[in-house]
Amino acid sequence: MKPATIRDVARRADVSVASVSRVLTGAGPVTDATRKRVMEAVEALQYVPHSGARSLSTSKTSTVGVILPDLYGEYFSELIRGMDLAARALGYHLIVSSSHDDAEEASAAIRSMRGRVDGLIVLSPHLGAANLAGSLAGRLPVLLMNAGADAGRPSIVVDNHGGAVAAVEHLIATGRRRIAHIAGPTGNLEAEARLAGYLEAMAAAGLPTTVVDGAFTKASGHEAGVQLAAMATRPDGVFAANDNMAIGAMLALQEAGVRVPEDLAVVGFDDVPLAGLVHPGLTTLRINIAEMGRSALERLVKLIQSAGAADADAACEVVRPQLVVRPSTNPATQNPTRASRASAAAAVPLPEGENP
Amino acid sequence: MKPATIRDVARRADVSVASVSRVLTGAGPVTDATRKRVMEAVEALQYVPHSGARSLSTSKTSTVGVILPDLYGEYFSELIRGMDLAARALGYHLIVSSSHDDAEEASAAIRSMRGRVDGLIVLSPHLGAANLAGSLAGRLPVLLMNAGADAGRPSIVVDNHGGAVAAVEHLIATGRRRIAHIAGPTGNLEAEARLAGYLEAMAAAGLPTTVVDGAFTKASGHEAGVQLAAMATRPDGVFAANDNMAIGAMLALQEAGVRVPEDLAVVGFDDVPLAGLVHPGLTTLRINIAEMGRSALERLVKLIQSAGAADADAACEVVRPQLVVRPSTNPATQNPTRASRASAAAAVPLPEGENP
DNA sequence: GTGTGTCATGTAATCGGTTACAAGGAAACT
DNA sequence: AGTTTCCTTGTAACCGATTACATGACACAC
Repeated sequence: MKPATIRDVARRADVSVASVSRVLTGAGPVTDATRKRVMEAVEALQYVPHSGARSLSTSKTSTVGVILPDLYGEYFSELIRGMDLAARALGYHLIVSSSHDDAEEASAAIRSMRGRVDGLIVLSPHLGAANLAGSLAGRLPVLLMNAGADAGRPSIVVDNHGGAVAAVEHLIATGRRRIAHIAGPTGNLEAEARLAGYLEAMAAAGLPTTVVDGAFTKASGHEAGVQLAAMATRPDGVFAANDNMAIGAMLALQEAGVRVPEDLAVVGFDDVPLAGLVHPGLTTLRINIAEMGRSALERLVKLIQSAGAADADAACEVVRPQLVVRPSTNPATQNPTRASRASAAAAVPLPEGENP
Repeated sequence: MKPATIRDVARRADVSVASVSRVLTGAGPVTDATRKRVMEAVEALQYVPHSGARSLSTSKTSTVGVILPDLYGEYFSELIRGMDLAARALGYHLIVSSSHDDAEEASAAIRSMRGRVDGLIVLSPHLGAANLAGSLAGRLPVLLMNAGADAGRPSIVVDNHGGAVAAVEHLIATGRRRIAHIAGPTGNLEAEARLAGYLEAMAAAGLPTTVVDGAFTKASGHEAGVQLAAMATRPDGVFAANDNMAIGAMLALQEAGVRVPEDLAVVGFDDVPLAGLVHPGLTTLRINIAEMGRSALERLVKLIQSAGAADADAACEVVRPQLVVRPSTNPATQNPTRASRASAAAAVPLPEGENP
């Protein structure tokens, strides 16, 4: 028993398919009598329009694709959440496709989106992917995220450089001088911008630099923390290129008997929900991730709706991270009392739902 | 400049559309000469097949829809990750649609999937949604998750009852007697099953019960923790209906000066990544969430591919959670040394990617 | 030379909608 | 009554692919 088509409905209501379509889409004039007959037939046959077919004739899918390198962790889950929220509100659907680390795979994924989506959001933290998106998507509107300052294409990027400078300046302001950096993976544009910001800010302050390699994972942060703890002249401040590594490093340091923040202050980047919950709470540069996702989707939809109109919204929106100070750098709250801890929690409300 | 269609390619290669289709799909016989000509035309025109059109004629979309109540937090993000992984491997795409708390909205979401997907995975923690899925999806294969033991439909459910019993028995085994329960939201089938398991296990042991209300959020757990700490005869053990609440409660208890696990042991449910990182590490019932997502998707695809064939895989697969003991209930590791904390971390490897 | 089998190719129907255009009917006007 | 106008409805083309079936060419056997 196959699902009913618009022709079945037309036959049953004894009208033409055009009339059924008009009733269902709300476009075009119909008398109340026919409308009623059509609705009854729809009801009786449990008819639901076939969106695939509709897409084909209107060349609109009301769907956007999201191409991600990966889907692990809170960063991307928050991002998707924000996008999904905006998508619902605008009547769009979301196709997610992740785990595209290498360019070849990402290219295939983009290609397979043709005819399935009206536009794409591409997160490409690696070099070259930006070009990819442009060349492969045909005439699909594409919004780039985290792709470095790729001029000439609509994009949203985080001010990684500025954030890193702010992190270092904060550490200096709290009296730290021997400040190390735990870097992200090479080739990742965001990691490189954060490193550059660190180097620049240190140079500006006339301080010597120390860089330890990392890979954006908690494990790599832990490893870096072990190295830092074992150094002859141990740093008294660390700026990690993301929260995950900062948290990993903090654990390693504490295991080695180094007190945070008394002996060594730690700053992360991103403000993932976890950052406010670890002990001590992590000072970090907050990006409102969900909000960024929402904004990205809304912008893409705007691009889609104004497609063709070359009023060229090729702007590169810059999101400026905001410094959130928590006990990991603030000796004033080094032994968090009940009050201070509670207030820290209150200051950083976590998005939460009724998950089991 | 519109993207090229199969007819453009055919014209340019001076063959029929049928031949182009045969070359591109790999089906049907073609000489090397025509294949070459077609490929050249494809290359020259940058042709990419329109998957929407292809779907219409083959009535296959290679896409599955996932209907979620919400997208917050690690539980669902892990679930989606598992599904996405499996989907890629099987050549499927994933449409996610979340935030459907009320039945009406969920029903609309399911309806809008017609013609867009080949099958659906529906997570319906609330009563009635199960029926919904059945009645609304037309003849789409549907896989239910967490919908209670809804016989007669393919589904995957967690053995919440059994897990709850295990949690209580573990607390009893470690010498606790005054064991309270922080319940999940009423109406949520999973929460109710966990509550029932708690009540039953306590009754079996001849112990009195205490139930505090919660809502599966960290905040509600915190509130419950405050209540517990203030009780005249304070419990010496707590089983929370999920990790989020357990963590919230643990924070509240510590703020009130109650030592965990010495004064009071805490057990959660789910084993979200965070559970192994809080202090003290949280004993919990582990569900391999990503794995469950993967398995769900694979099963749905199997359903799709064998559609029609009424060999009726209407089985209800049961996932049994596994007790993971961490310091929150184990006084032996109450002051975690470096070694013990490191081993705890090692025992619970976290999935991690290169997120910024 | 004719018959037959094989195999590559082309033609046209089809999937399930939307919509331009034509046509029909009733109301309103002269 | 005849004509104009407006409004509803129907017919059929179209979106971009797949594919059943028909066709034509060629080789081989008789």
